[in-house]
Order: sequence, then C-alpha cells, then structure tokens
Amino acid sequence: MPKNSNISMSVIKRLPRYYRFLGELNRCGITRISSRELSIKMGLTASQIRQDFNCFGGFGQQGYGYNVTQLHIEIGNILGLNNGFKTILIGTGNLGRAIATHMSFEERGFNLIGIFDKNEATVGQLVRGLPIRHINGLDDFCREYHPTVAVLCIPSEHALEVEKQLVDLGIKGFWNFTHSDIASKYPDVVVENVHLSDSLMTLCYQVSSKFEERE
Amino acid sequence: MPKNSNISMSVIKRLPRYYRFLGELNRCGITRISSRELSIKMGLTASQIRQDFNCFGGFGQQGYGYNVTQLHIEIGNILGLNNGFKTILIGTGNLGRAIATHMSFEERGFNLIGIFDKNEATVGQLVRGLPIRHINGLDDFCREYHPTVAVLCIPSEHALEVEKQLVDLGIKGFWNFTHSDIASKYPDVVVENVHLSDSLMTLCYQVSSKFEERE
DNA sequence: TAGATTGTTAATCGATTAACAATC
DNA sequence: TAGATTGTTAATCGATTAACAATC
Repeated sequence: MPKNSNISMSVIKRLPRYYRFLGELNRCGITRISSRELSIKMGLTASQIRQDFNCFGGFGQQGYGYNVTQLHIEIGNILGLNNGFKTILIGTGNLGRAIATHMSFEERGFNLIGIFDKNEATVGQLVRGLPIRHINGLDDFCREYHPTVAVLCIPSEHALEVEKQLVDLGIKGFWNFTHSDIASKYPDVVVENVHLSDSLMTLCYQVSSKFEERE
Repeated sequence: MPKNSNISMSVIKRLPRYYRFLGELNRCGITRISSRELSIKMGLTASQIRQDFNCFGGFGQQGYGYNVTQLHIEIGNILGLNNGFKTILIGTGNLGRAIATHMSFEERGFNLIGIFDKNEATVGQLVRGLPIRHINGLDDFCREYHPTVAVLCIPSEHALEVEKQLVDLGIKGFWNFTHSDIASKYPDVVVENVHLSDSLMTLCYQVSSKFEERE
C-alpha cells in the first residue's frame, strides 16, 4: 500500500535501477541483502536506499535486511509493471522499428497492440508480429481498442498534429522521442521524454571538457 | 573562455535544451530575447536561466537581454559541437542501425567513422554509407584511426568484454545503450547512459499512479 | 536621463547524508 | 541476550528562486 503519491521524481527515477539490480541478485540466487551491501554494489549511500524504500513502506526487517525476491516484486508492483497498458506506436522509420522490435514492452508494463505510419508503402508489413496500419485508421482503431499509451517515433515536425489527435482520442501517457513539448500543452497527460540528441550533446560536453583538462 | 569546469550536472543537462530553443528562435528570425521571455517559452524561471548562462560568462547586456544568434553559437561552443570527435558504433541490431542511420552525429559534435558487428552475415553491408566491419578488425582499425568515442548498441551480456577492449584501445567516451555500468569500472572514461527500459518503466510508474488518483 | 534587464549575492527549498533509537 | 540493521529524525549539502545593485 503506497504511503502517498507525493514521491519526488528523484526517487522515481531510481526505482527502475533498483528493480534491475534486485532482479540480477535474484537470478544469482542471493536471497537477502542489507542496505549497506546494496549501496556498495550500486554506488549509492545506504541511507539513500533506506529512505527511498521507505517512501513506499517498510520492506525490510531490523537486524536482517531485505528479502531480495520480495523486494524485487514489491518494486515491480510500485512501478506498475503488471498493468499491461494498451499501447500504440506511431512512426516506423528506423527508430520506430528498432523500438517496436527491441523493447520488452510486456516486461515493462505495456502491451503493444498497434503500429501506425503515414507511408502507404509500409502498410501491411509485419513488425513484431503486428501489421503496420495507415495513420488514417488511427481514429477507428482507438475508438475500438482504447489504447492508453502512445509511443511517438515520428519527425518532430509532425508531432504537434498527431499528439493533439491522440490526446483527443483519450491517450493518457506518451513515450515521446520527438522534441515536441507535449507535457506543457496537455497538463493532464503523462509524458516521458527520450531526447537522444540531447543525450549525445551532453556526452559531447563531457568529452570536450575532459580534453580541456590538460590545460 | 569558460570560468571553470566545476559546472554541476544539473546545468549541463539543460544546455542542449537551451541550444535547441535558441536555434529555433534563430530560425524564426528573432534576434534578441530577455531571460524573462525565454523563461516563459521554456517553462523555467528567469533566475535559473541567468544563473545557468553566468556559469560560463556574461553573454547578456543589461537593459537589452541576450543576442539570440550569439548565445546560440556560444552554447554550441560550450557543448563542443564543433569537435567532430572520431566515433565508432558497435552492434548493428535494430537499435544500432537506427542510431547509426537516424542520429545527426555531425551536428552534435561527432564524426562516425566505423561500424562493427560480430555477425559475419552483416559484414560489408552499408549503413549510413559505411561498411559494417567484423568486430575482429576492431583492434587494427582503432590503432590506425584512433577513435575517441564509442557507441555501444550490443546486448548487455557482451558489454563487459567489449568495453574493456575499447578502453584499452584508448576510447575516452561512451554513449552506452547497454546496462553495463562502465563508469564505475573505468573512472577515467566519460559515459553517457541511455537506459531506454528504465525510461519506459518510469513512464509505467507515472501512468499507474495517474490511474490510482481516482481512489 | 529613465526604463529595462542583466549579473550576482542572499534566502529558500528540496534532496542527500548522518545519526541513532527501535527492534528483529 | 548481543549483534545487526532497519526506519526515521536531524543535519548538511546543493540547487533553485528571490532580490537588488550595477549598468546598458
């Protein structure tokens, strides 16, 4: 039972990493871990780990530590990975295809049910076992299947129009690979941005300043 | 002339976004902007914008604001986008291909000079005008061309081995799409992680907690 | 000059870390 | 019980925001 939903973004962003590490420990047959041990493995402080977990309730036991299997499941539940949110993906360029083929949507709480593109030539092709549909069929599809999440892999130029259409069709969450600032336009919708080119520029800064160190 | 390199990560992460907005303003023919106006467009505070820019020097003019073109160029320089760091990409699965084909490496400070894969069958195929090379040729290639940055698009299972090889060959920066924690193993190397599945789980949390709101 | 807006210092806010009593 | 480790409160640190003198 979550204490409350006023969890800070800093904590939320760490949850997937905890989930990964605990899954790994679990796979290795480690059944028990203290915040201290975990802190060393993850490069965090033990304090932070205990604070983070306690946002959601007391999963540990004094004098013992945490049960790895149980904690792994708990964090999965907190993340909501069993929800299987109905999801559509728009845009089947290289990136869209890669995401559609490559991501374990099911293990991450989503269920990919439709793939769309505006290019007639690609319509009908199978990607991850799903036929690419023409974008003109988006309205009918959404009215029939009521997806809740959309993955946007279209060029930023077309984002404005498509995002409006999707919000009107009841989409509640976006995994957004475009540069369009959806969140500020539709405050009731949840948006997770992936700005690959920003990430690349951040790397550029870091490499550049590393090289300047000789001075 | 950068004041000093003790710039916090929070500031660095905002630079690419400033760069994008200023480029956009520039393209629209806007030549001048105040921190106040920019703050409204970007959803930040004017204070933060002025603080951020002043980490690198006084780019503005009292009573006037900032020159858009000049500021855009300055931030590009700070990011080091003209460096054209020699870059190789490892792994030509869907994601690797998408990244290779899709990213504007040149505009972001990099110069992609080699693509590698361990699958014999793909060797020789052209991706972005570059032939896929077999991973066995990695050593020779690096000794001849001295790339400084590597993009890792391989399965996490193989990351350990490849990253060691690359560090030994003199790679100084990684754009890392695997889950391997390169940074903690090689503290002298710069790493920018892109954890797509973490991002997706974060979205899952946000959508889940949004739906719980009705309670 | 008067008005505007920066650069910069001081105040506030939030996140991380340290400390320790509670308890298994 | 004694030892270990949590849950939680208090202290510290860093980042954001507010305020304002400097100056174009």
